[in-house]
Amino acid sequence: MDNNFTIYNSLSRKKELFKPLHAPFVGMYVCGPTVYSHPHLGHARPAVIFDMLFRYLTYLEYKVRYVRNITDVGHLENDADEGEDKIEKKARLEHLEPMEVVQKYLNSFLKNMQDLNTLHPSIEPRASGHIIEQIELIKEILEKGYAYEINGSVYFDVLKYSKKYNYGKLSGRVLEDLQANTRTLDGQDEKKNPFDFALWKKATPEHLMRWPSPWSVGFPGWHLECSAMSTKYLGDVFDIHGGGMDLQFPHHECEIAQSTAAKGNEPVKYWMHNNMITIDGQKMARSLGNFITLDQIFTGDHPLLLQAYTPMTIRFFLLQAHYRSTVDFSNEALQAAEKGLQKLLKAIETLKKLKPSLTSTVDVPALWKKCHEAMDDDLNSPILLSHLFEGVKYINSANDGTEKLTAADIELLKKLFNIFVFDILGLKVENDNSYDDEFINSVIDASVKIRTIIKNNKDWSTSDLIRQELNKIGIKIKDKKEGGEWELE
RNA sequence: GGUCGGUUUACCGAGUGGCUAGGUAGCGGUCUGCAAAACCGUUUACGGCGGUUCGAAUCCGCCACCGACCUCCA
Repeated sequence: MDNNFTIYNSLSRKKELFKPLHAPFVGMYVCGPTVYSHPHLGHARPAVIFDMLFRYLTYLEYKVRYVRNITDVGHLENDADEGEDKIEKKARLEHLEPMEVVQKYLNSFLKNMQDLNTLHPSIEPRASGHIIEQIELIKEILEKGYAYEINGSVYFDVLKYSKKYNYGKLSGRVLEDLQANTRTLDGQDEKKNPFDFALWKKATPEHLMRWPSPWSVGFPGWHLECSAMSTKYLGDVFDIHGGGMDLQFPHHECEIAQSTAAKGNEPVKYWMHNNMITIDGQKMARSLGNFITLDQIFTGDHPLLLQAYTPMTIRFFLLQAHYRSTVDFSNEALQAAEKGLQKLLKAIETLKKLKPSLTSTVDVPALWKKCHEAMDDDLNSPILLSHLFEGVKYINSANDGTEKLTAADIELLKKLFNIFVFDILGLKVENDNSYDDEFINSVIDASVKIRTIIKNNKDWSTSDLIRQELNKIGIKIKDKKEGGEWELE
C-alpha cells in the first residue's frame, strides 16, 4: 500500500511519511469527551478533524479501526469540592444518578456528532465499562515497580520511571522544571513527588462512583482509561493517537509513561494534536465558561451569535483552517464560511447539468492531483478547499460558456467533488426542501412560466411583483436567456 | 516564572527563499429591462529592528505583543 501521506508527529515535531505498523490495517485512538455537560464548539474540532482523517485513511484503502473513548468516570477537581468526581458533583446538583447524567450528555454528544456528519468510530468504549482492564494495568505497572501504594491509593512513580525512560518527551517537559513548578494540590502529601500521578484513588465517603479493587474501594486515575482501552482494542503498539493540544501534557505524557512502564515499549507511532478554538483570542473551554454549545450554534440561541449556523457551516468553518492552527470564532468568519459553502455546493449542482464540449480548456486531471497532494500534506484541508474552489470556477465558467469541458472531464469533476467534498471532507447538502414535491414544483413552474410571458410583454412592474411575492416565500427567480429558473433559498 | 507556539492584505485563513493560495466583504466592469447568479479586474499583506543572501513575509539574532501548557480541559 504505497502512499505519500505525511502526518505531523507531535513526538518528533516534524512531518513523517505515514507507514502503518501492519498495513493494510490502521489503529487509531482519539481522546473523546468527558460527558458532564453539552458539547461545545471546541468538541467539534477533534471530532471533525479526526473524522476527516478516518475518512481519508479509508479512501486510501486502509482498514481502519477507529476507537474514541467516552469518559464517564470523571476527573478530580481542585476547587472547593476537593477530590470530588465531576460527574458526581453535577449529579447532586441535578438530583440525578451519575449514570443518568452520563447518559444525558452522551446522547447529546452523539446527536451533535451526527449533526456534524461524522462517521461513527469503530468502537466507542466507556471508561466505566473497563474498570477491570484498568485494575489489571495498574497491577502490571506495580509489578514492574513503577508505582507504589499508599493508603489505598496507587501512584505512578515518575522519578523512577524517568531513570530508565524519558518522561516529558512528548510535551518537551524537563523533570527538574516540573519539580519546581508543580502546584500544591489535594492529596499531594501522599505522593513521593508532586509530579507523580494517581493510577487508583481511594474513594472518600461522599464519592458515589466507586469500584472495588485490590487496594481500596475507589476509582481509576485520570489518565489510565486511555492506556487500558487503547491497549485492549488496538494492541500494545498502534499507529495513531489523536486529541486536543491541551491534552498533550499531562494526559498523553502520562499515557506514554503508563504503557511504557507496563509493556516496556512506546505505545504510539504517530501522535496528532489539533489546536484550540479561540474566542476573543482565548481558548474556548468549559472550565473557562466562555464556550458556546453546538446546540446553541445550531439554533442561534446565544448572546454572541448574530444568527444560527448549520452543522455543515460549522464543519466547513473548521475545515477552512488547518488543524494545527488555532481558529478564532466570530460571526463574520462563520458568515463567510456559510457563503463559501453555499457557493461550493451550488457549483456541484451546476456540474450536474453542464453541457459537454469536444475539448477542454482547463486541466482537470492536474486539479485532481493537487487535491490529493493537499490531503497528503498533513491533511491540509484549507489548501484542498482552495483547489476545490478552482474547480468551482471551472464549473461556473463552463456554465457561462467562457471555458470548455469534455464529457470525460465533466465526469472526472463529478468524481472529484464527490470524493473530496462528500467522502473525505464529509460535507453534505443540508437543505432538503420540498424539491421533490412534484405538485409544488409544477405550481412554481407554472408561476414562473406566466411571469416569463408577462416579462416578454415588457410588463416590468407585474413581473417584478411576481418575483417579489415568490421571493417572500423563499423562492428565488433567476432570469436566463432561455427563460426563468428558480430555486429555494 | 519555566516550556512551546503565534503575529499575514477590510475580515477569516493558507503558504513559502524568487512564481496570483482560497473564502467573505467592498469597489469597478461584463451580462441584464431591472434584479439575482456567474465571470473578469481591483484594494499600502506579511509585528518592529538588525543580519545572512543576487533575492526574505519565508532562514538567523534581538525586541514587542498575543496565546497554549505547567491544574480538569477537545
